[in-house]
Amino acid sequence: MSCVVFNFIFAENLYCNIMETQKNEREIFYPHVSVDCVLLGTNEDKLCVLLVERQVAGSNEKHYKLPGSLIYESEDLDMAACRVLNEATGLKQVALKQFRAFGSPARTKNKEDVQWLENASKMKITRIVTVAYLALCKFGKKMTMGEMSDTLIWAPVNELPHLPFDHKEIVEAAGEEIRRWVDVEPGIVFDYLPPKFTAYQLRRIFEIIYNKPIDVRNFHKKMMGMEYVVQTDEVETGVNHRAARYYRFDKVKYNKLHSKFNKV
Amino acid sequence: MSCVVFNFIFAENLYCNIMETQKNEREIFYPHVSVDCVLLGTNEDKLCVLLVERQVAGSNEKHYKLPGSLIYESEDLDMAACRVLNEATGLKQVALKQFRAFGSPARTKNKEDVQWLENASKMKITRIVTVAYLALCKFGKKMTMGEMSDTLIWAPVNELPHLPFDHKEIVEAAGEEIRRWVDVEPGIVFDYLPPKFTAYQLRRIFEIIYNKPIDVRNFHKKMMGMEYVVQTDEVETGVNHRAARYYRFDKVKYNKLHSKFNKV
DNA sequence: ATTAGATATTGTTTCATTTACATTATGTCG
DNA sequence: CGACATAATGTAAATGAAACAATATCTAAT
Repeated sequence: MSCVVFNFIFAENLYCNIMETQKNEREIFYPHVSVDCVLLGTNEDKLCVLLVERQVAGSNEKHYKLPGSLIYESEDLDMAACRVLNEATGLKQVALKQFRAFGSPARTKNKEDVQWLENASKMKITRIVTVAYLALCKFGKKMTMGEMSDTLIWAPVNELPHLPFDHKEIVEAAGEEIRRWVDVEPGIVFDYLPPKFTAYQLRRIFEIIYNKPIDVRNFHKKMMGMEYVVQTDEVETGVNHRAARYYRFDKVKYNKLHSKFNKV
Repeated sequence: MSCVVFNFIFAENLYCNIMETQKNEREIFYPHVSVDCVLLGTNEDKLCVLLVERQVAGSNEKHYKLPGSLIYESEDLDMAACRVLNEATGLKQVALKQFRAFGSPARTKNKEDVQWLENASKMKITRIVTVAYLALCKFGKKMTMGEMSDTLIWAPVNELPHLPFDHKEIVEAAGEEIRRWVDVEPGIVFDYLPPKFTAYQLRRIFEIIYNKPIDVRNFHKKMMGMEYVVQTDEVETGVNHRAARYYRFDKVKYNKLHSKFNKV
């Protein structure tokens, strides 16, 4: 089911660059370290990412970026990512996973981006190494605006507005990462669904994440094989056709099955 | 075949800590950023990691650590990892892959470790965020000692000596990561083998990486299915039993097949 | 020359998983 | 009650994974 590409490099490719590095460039410096969160959600037919509005001096267009922040002295990377997400959205219970560090010096090559960040942070910025996190939540979940009170939008990952730094690359990497994540931890998809959901809804989530159609009957069989997806007695109401049955996610069962599976 | 656990967290678990953070601790600071390389190799029956000796003042025991370095201003993370590996071992052609950032403030909680690093780097160290890389090479490959001229040892990953910081945790994470990597990029295992190898050798590599026995006949079938593993006319010599056939890895064929596979 | 010893090589069956594919069921609405 | 909209469901074929043992080829010892 998964068909992914890992990123790897051969030292040889970079060897020339290393040799060309001047000794005097080999000085220790103090980069900033930040975390950025790619919060993914699914609307009816697209994978979307949550972006926060940023104010750009002298521009009345809207500008957006990933929620992110420099890390604080007392927090580790995971905590920083949780904080960022909480400050931006008010959300607390969000599945969150570190997936890659981005640290190219070229990240700060765009002067506008750097200027904006220096204004926002009141600091001289030369270079930032950022650790990217992937997070999932139900699309359109009511956000109780965190302390940042930024304006939020959901943007389809395939139709991103202009983003600063390498945020676009980060979102793309996240789009690949989520498939790997779902492969090993399928339970996370239920973060995208309400407590009661139909087979159709669950199938759509998989279709959107894997970006390909899934056969209805085969999917139904597979779903029936998931012991942690349990039937309820309720059905859809207010639809002008046969009502679909509601199912729910049994987290306890899932954790039992899954911890067993993982430990074998 | 793969049976792995991804690391993820729920923000809720950390929320209390966030709330307890004092405002005055929320100050920006300047952590150092380093890369550490976990270079894995296989001897006859164990997965081993390359460690470099480090001098600890006032101790005549031998101390080891992962090859690593603070990053330089002009290099990105990948380049830094290549440089570290090259300086430590002289190797150039090594498959290398970033796999996780480690950034807990607790990394520098051990005073001895910090003191050693401050002596070695001539800098005041408060906190280091490190980006860990996984690399593969043939065990015992002749290392033309890089500029560091450190003394190197191969240590079985299950029998590590004491290591500074969280290097032990990093090695353990690398041990899991390599299986994921091999799952999607099986070609990397040939970095562990000489140009001509027997079916037995190839099978042993997989057994060691996955840490479980593999059926001889099933493996042979699977190997025959790998078009990029091609028979040669040569056989083992100097053995007192039926000589095994030598095979070789056809990298060109592999790349063709694999890029096709990945793009579908 | 024959045999014992060592490891290499190879095929079949079973089982589980994946894929492809179309009809019947149940509700609303006019 | 007929049109229509979507829900629910089973079967057969193909593919992939796992279990399992006998024969082949070489060396060395007699």
